[in-house]
Amino acid sequence: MIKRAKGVTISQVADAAGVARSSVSRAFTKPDMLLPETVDRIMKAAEALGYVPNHTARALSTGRHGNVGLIVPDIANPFFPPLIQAAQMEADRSDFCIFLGNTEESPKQEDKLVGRFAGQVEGLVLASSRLSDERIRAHAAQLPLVLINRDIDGIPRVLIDSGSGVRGAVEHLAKLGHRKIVYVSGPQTSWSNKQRRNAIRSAAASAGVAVEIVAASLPSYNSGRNAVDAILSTGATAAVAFDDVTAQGVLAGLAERRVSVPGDFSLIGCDDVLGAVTYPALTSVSNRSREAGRVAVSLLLDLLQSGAIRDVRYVLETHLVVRSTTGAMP
Amino acid sequence: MIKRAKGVTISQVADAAGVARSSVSRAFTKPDMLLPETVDRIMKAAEALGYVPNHTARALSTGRHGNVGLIVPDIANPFFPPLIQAAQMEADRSDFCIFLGNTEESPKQEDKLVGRFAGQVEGLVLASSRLSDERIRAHAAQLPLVLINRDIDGIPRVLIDSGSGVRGAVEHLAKLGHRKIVYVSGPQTSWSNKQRRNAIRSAAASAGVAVEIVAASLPSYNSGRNAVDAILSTGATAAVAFDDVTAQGVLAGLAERRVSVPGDFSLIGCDDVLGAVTYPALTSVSNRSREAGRVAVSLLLDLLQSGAIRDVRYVLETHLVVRSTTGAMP
DNA sequence: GAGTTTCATGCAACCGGTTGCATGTCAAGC
DNA sequence: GCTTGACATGCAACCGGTTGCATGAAACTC
Repeated sequence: MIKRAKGVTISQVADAAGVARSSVSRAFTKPDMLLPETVDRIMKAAEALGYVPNHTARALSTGRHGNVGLIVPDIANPFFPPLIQAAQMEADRSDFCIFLGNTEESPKQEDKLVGRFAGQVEGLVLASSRLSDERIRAHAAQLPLVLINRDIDGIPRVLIDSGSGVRGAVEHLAKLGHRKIVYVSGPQTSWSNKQRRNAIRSAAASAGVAVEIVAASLPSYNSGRNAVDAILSTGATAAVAFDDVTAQGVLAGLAERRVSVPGDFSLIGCDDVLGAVTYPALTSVSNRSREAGRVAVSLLLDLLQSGAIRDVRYVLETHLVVRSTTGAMP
Repeated sequence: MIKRAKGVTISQVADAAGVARSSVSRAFTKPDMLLPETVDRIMKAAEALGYVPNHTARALSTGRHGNVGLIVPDIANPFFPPLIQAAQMEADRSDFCIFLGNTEESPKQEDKLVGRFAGQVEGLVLASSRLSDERIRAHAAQLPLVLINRDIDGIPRVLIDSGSGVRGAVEHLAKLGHRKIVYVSGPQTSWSNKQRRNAIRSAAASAGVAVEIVAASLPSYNSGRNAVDAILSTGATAAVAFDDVTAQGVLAGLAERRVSVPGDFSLIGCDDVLGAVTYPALTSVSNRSREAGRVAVSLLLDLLQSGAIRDVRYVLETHLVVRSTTGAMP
């Protein structure tokens, strides 16, 4: 059984230093209002007693608790950890703490979390929110909000434009001589999936390349692997997958069928979350989720400081990262 | 520019309902102390005004803020997201929120985070802490602490015993006829690495299998890949790697050298974080990080409720998950 | 019908800080 | 030498809840 140190309060420090409570408070928050020697005396007393300002009490009187919330649909999705990490580092720079929420892809859970967080954070970042526009607007009326990968007028947002990178991917394949490619699609309801599919179609049209869509409902290794027969039966010589995990599944499926990559077939992923850890190393579209996290938090903190809400729409372009799964048409 | 709803306070609700502030408070916290019709009237008034209890104020007077902290060394390490997710779900069940901290593997950062969190959480879970025993003990004196994968007497802890699974791995290899194996080691300072190395040595000794250690200082894809020459030069026919990521690197290195797996060489990972996404699917030792997260939080909440600190040592056994990277000795 | 119990509600202190304003001191200004 | 101003510090109200105790009315007892 370990004893717990009970809280030392500002009053005890004040008594010990022979000053008023307000002076102790000022010694910590506005030291230049006091004589240096007074500050010194207070600090010594505080040190001796092991005083630590009570965050909660401070928050109550100032209304600022130095926390921001970050809500993501699925921490286990490799897209998010870098985003979270970057958000945290950015928050840290301004001495803010991050409340993390995981919604399990459920709008209901997301709503609940927003409500729960609302009281204890100064602002919120919603990454890839699964909520309806109305719910998001409603929440935005309650507290400062910044969105990632969600495009709602009037609410500050950071968007990762995978379109630019996907266009690069198509052009890259066209240059290598491919005349027919497949897009292995992701979830029908996903904003990113729509964005990518449209970008592929338009880029392919201008490059004179034929496109066929093969659906892999869920973005997972298995659905990629299962899609391989459908992909090969189109007669295409290259594919772009909705994300890296799907691409990895396709890669495995191709290997099982002794289709050599990039010799017989070229493959490109999206999000670049696997780094170079597939074999062969996967050519992919960069995702910039790290920057999205950083920018979103920085935007939010700006917002909190200025008090005003500007209608910011911050777009992050992506590009193709060429590795070893793309080659000339066989 | 969006208008923000300014806080509705308990006093406003009290006025509206024609009762005292204390009654409003009780209507929300101890409704059976009041007449049902009074509660009703108060609730209606609260609803009409859009009153939401102020979490901070409540925390100040009760000393309970309903938050627990979780600190991990690296969110991006696939070992942790499931742990975090499970911790969050468990906290959620008791209406607690999780503060997430990421230390970037730095003890200094970890110390800082603990300090920052201390004021706003009721307790803390430290997963794979990089702090010294002394620092951990010091923090434990300040607030309730539960450790994951750190074995310190007197502090409640949840340990994942990879030893059991690793022993299973060695026995599996022995049964397949392998007479000499390699352990591709992880960070020298890691508790898990020590545990795994020792388990391999003792299991190999009892199975009559020779072991050689090849160091891969960092647990990463690249260090695994770079270790392949050293592994092959030992003449061993199988290897166990410190973790799955390292194993994945080894797998890639073997593929580059045209060593067929499992035909010519057998490989086993640890932590089972890659699921079956390598090709061939990786045989690995289960990790149970999800359970560790759940149990740690549940332990912490128990602790908070009971007030007493028991010296709990919760050990999670692991086992071998056989997939396709292990086969009979060539 | 007076005395006692029960119980819903109100009063006021408290949690631990912050902050506008008042006060007191001391030095500069005339 | 008295006024004025600058400035360090104290006083007390406030942030928005919670809670022990007091109060008073209704219900029950004899």
